[in-house]
Amino acid sequence: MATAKSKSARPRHYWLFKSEPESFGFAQFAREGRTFWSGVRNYQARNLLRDAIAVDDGVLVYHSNAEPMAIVGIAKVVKSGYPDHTAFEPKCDYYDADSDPSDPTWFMVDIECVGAMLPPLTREQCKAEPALVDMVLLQRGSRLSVQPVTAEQWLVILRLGKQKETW
DNA sequence: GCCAACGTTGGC
DNA sequence: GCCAACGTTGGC
Repeated sequence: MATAKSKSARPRHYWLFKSEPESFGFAQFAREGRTFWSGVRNYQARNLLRDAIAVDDGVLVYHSNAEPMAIVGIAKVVKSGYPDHTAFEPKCDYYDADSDPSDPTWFMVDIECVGAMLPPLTREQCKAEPALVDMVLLQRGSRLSVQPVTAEQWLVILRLGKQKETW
């Protein structure tokens, strides 16, 4: 009898999450080990969080508005999309009065820290790498805070950052 | 449904 | 600090 094993698993997908170190930096994430990635208030990013990002996917953590701007760490998804409760908390910066708890507008995922990118792989280094010219991150005017990374880009980035595939 | 005005993001 | 690019809002 066929077992679940014979089903082809969904291939791992890869993502890049932006954060501003002033509000939630990688250091804090690494200390805590795991976090819920809340506060995304953009529909395109929301759709990825809700529909596309799955457990065990790989995540690059990127610092924007930082010196230097860089990919600073690697994480993996440990819980797929579920309602972002910070939208329901009036005192929270990310409160959204229009998000109804019975039909939430905003979603988040949980990620676990895999390791720091040491040293960080800077935006400049990424721009200098021909294999990364198509990265969403590097496109003119790109503002998406949760964005897809191809498997090829992921491998190039880990190689440039002297990281191993660690899981 | 159009689109001008506005607020935000985020690199530079 | 500047400002281009973008997403959202709201009048019509």
